[in-house]
Amino acid sequence: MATIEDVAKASGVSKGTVSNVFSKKRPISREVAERVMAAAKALHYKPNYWARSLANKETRIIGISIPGEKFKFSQFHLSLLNGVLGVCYDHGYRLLVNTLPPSFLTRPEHLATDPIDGEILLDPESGDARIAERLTSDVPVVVVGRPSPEFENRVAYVDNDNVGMTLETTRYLLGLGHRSFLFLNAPAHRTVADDRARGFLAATGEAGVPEASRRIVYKPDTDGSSRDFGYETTLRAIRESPDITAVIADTDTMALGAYKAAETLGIRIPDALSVLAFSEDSVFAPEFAPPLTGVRLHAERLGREAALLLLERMRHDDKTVKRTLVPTDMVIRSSCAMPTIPNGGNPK
Amino acid sequence: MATIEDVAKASGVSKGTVSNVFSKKRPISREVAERVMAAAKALHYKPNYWARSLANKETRIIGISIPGEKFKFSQFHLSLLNGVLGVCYDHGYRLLVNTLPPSFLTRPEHLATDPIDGEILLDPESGDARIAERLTSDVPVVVVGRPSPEFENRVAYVDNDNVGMTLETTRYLLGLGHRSFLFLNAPAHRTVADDRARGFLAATGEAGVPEASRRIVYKPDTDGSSRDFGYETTLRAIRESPDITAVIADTDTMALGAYKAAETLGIRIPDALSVLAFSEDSVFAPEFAPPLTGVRLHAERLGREAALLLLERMRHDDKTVKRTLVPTDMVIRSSCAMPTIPNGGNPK
DNA sequence: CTCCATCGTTAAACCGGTTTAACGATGGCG
DNA sequence: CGCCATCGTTAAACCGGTTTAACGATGGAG
Repeated sequence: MATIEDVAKASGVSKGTVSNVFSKKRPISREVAERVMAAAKALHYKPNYWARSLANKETRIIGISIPGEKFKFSQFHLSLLNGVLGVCYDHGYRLLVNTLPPSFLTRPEHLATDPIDGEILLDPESGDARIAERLTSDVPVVVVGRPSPEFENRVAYVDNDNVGMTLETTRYLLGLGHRSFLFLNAPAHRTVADDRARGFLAATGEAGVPEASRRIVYKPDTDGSSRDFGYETTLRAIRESPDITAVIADTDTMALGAYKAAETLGIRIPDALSVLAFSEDSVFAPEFAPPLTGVRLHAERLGREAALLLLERMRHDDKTVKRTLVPTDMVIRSSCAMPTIPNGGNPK
Repeated sequence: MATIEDVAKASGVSKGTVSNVFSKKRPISREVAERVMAAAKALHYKPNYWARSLANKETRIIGISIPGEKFKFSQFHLSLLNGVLGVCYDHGYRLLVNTLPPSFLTRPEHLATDPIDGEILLDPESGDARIAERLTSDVPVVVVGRPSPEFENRVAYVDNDNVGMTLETTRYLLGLGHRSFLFLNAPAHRTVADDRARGFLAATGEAGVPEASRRIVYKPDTDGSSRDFGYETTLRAIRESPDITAVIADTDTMALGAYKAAETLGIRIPDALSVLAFSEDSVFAPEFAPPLTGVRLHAERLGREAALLLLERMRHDDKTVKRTLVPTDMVIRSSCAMPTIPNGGNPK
């Protein structure tokens, strides 16, 4: 590949002049500019991205990071990614998906600064090492989801109001008369699981639901499918505690598992069991039989807001700690109804 | 951020020595190495990615490109991406999602080489400008999907056997007795749409299906949802030609639209209308009512194979033009049956 | 006619690493 | 004891751009 030096020689000017023809940072006479452009075209010259980044101390790349080894993107991440990509597109940034094992990155021969101008961190966990590490470097960062308390006031983030959302949906189920719940939650160490558990416990607590009827099961980390987790957990729980009348699931895929479990057990939804899911952004939730009641989290908008917030921080080198809350929408379809035993918890 | 120079001074050695301590490319005495590492730790030193890339002429980043403006990832792309990411993870590469408007990239001040060691090109179109451009540069490239004829023997690619797959599925429908079809195909300029049309036309042709009963509608580029396209096209087509007994859809989402159209029209599936879909990788196809018959394309494996092929080319700077075909699996559920009018085409 | 400001251009320094060529010290061998 | 190979280390060149400071040419003002 031709270098700037080649172009300079070919057009009889200095490197600096060629550089300015391309960057347009200082005026160059029309005549010279045309000569340089012609030479560049003839040599198939393109400025070298890394040389430019090195000199400019800017890469025009933003990173996105997901915790865990061998992580796979879910439907939720997909929508989020689309939101981020839209903003990248509009502002001329590229997106670097950063999923390398820490074991790789900390080996001396691979240790390096990240080749990015800013970074979006997904799915924060309690005491998330990534956040701690980013705080010591000076790469602007935005987290999607609530960082754990030690970081919450030190890093910008975008989130849903998970506590409020869970309060609302649980109250809805309580209002229908449910008193015995199974909550299929996200993995335990994720802060979002905390928030939702808190909302759930607050709502059931204020309604006087006994401890034993507020069952929370956290999805294990092992990357088994959400569907299977939903199926097996629901099956086991209802066999153990037939008084359960409502299942709250983290995602629609998990809810699908609950549906299947109900089918296996010969329990009808919503007559004998109500099911409700968060994170229903797919086109399929309305197609469940019966159509699934759930909450729209607006993943794409979360992604968009996160990207915009990040760009803002990158531009102004703004140390203000900002937070954006994206509203959620409950969508009532037909998977929840009054339980057949209104004061469940005392079957028979 | 501390530089290599700072570390060199702090530990009383030269830059070159520090470099070698980190890269391990030449031996350094244990004693010196430890002194350097200690100084590096104290200064929070990390090698600068851009500077290293510039000197090494290697970035350890691979790119992935999708054509079109403001493109959004589909479920299929998600699985594919997961396949690519898995390989990246194993081999220590990062993934750069490269979706910038050509209008942006060709402006002189943004013109630059891509910051990548190799690239995966998705969804090739006929006469795809991206491929033409990559062939003149020397970045190794692998295409996912068949490149159009002028490039087919000049660039490596990974694909399903779309012609064969469509032949097989169409013959299956013909075997059930269908003689009047609606094929909801991918957008017209994509080569995959070509291949599938070819398979469909070959199968229906050899069965003597008349021209008028081999309807192919291509999804428009405008990013309307697949579901809506499936719904509206099926509705319109069946109203115009009530003799249609089978709908072949490009994706399960499109098939869902066809289901909805059937519902609107009061037509039962599969009794009066058979529906079949390619690209069913979601967990939802089995949940359709009735469960959807379709073809598994193994998007994740396509991604994995593409990434592996790319890495191989990058390593050996191999100019051999290789091709990998990933087999497809037809999954028969219950959305296809013998048509009620076995010799459709002459209703009434 | 001289002086000074402005404009376009250039040579050289710089960004932060890697690599090459040379060099001094060490040790084995004849 | 002298010779040579080996090893660890260094100074300097290099990767390919951008930026700074200086400089010559031009033109308008005094």
